[in-house]
Amino acid sequence: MKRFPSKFEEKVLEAVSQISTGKVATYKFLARAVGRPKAVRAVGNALNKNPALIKTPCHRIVRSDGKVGGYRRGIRKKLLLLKKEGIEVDTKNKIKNLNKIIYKF
DNA sequence: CTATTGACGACAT
DNA sequence: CATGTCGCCAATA
Repeated sequence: MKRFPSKFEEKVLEAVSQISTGKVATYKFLARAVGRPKAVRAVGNALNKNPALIKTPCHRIVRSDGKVGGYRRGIRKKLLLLKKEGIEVDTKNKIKNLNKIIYKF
């Protein structure tokens, strides 16, 4: 049976759903957006659970250092989705022009 | 209640 | 740039 999302998870997913196409957000920003600035790892866990892929653009969440980060369905898939949205990534999985496409909550 | 687990971050080497 | 360490946190076992 499906587990009911915790309050924390809901907030995270809710915030993620706000990110517009072509933009990205960092785990850190996200954590701050939900009022738990230091719960960056917990945020990652929340996304890892089982976010509705379509409903929640969790592939738009990247690391603060610019690296793409992880993805439940495989980093490859994440890169593909980002590419589809016109987000460029270099050979070291670094987001190009991160500061320009970063989504501010 | 305690221990473990990570889609992380900052900093050091 | 690549690795490793330590800190932080919510969910789980």
